[in-house]
Amino acid sequence: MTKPATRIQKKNRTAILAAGLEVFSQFGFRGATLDRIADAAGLSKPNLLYYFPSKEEIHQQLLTSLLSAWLEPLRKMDDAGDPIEEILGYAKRKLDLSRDYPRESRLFANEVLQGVPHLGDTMPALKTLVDEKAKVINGWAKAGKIAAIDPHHLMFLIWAQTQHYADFDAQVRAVLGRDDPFPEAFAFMEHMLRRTLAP
Amino acid sequence: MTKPATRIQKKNRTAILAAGLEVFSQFGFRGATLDRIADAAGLSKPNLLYYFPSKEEIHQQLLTSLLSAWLEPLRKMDDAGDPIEEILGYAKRKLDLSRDYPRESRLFANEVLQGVPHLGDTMPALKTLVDEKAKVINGWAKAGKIAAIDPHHLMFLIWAQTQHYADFDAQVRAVLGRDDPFPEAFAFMEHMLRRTLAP
DNA sequence: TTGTGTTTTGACCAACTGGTCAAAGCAACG
DNA sequence: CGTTGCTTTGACCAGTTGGTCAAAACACAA
Repeated sequence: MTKPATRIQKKNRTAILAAGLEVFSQFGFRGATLDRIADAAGLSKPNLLYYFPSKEEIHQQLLTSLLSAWLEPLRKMDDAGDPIEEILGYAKRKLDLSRDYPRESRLFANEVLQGVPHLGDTMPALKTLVDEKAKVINGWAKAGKIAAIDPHHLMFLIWAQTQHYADFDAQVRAVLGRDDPFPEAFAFMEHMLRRTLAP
Repeated sequence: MTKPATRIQKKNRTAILAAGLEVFSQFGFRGATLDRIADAAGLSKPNLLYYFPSKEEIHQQLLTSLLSAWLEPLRKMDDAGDPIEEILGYAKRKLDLSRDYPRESRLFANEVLQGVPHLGDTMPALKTLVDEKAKVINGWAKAGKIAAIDPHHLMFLIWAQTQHYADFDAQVRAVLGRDDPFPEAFAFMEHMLRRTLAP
């Protein structure tokens, strides 16, 4: 009833979202222009606005579809598994995301940097999930399976370190030369987390 | 000869820089407008342009004066001191900066997120300093005073974790509730670093 | 071929952008 | 008082912005 969705519609919608991701992640919401997005999508501006009613709508759709993918690795953390391996697995999956979807990471970083103006209402859901997982980690700590650490700050540590490689890519590359930093990043993160978490 | 610098000039210049810091750090370079900066500085737009020749000049001045302050803590790291305490001291000074100058941190984050378009020529100097300090850390590792770790990735870890509390402040606050995260952040970081660095 | 619904576009708009300029305001000293 | 030099501003400008609209182009089935 509300979804005919022809072949050409699908093609153009995904092209627009891809272009929007490229431009928004590089310039932020205010810095991105419809002209640039339309250009990157290979469409005229009026044609772009035929598929999406406004700039904000493109941005919003990108953010929401991002967010669920972004939280998946955390959801997958299993309270029945081995604590240290579970946390390490989560961190590795997060670093995978930074390596494979750096633009998504930067889109999110832009949004948070500017004070979450477009997904303020999604933050409570994030808090709920994080609090739930924090409880699991707290349980592991109290059972003596990992060190007694603040689970929220552990989460921040993992977020910060993994996203750094995507968000500050320009700086990382400038400091390292031309190398792909990820193989060493994985090894370093494992060393750091194993030691931090050891009971 | 080139610096009369009356009282009123100083006052207005600093007011403009303060306003620019506020606006640029929140919206990024493209997202910031002269009207908004002028408004925040309590001046008219032409008056603002009487003190600075362009938007870019304000931004550039903020960035360069930021950068030197930003690198000071790293410069202070003393290769003659106790290795673990030196690294920990550096990390703490960096976290101090995030707590006391969050807007500066976000200004820098915006710039790096967008690919360092305005301080690309400053990156080699950064690399030089970092490489020099990396050599010191490598020396400590080879002498068995700290664990054998990649010094560059250690640097990234410290940068990521400390700046996270300023740059992702909105997210941190949303997840934690209303708390000031810094006291616990210091304790957590110390735990993590001591364990990561232990020989 | 025609008819119908989808897709694309050129022309246009009001609001905003960074920036200019001449003229006015102002302080202060002689 | 008048003059000199610093400071402030209203009016203005060309280019860009997000967005509209009517008309044209197109796809495709009958």
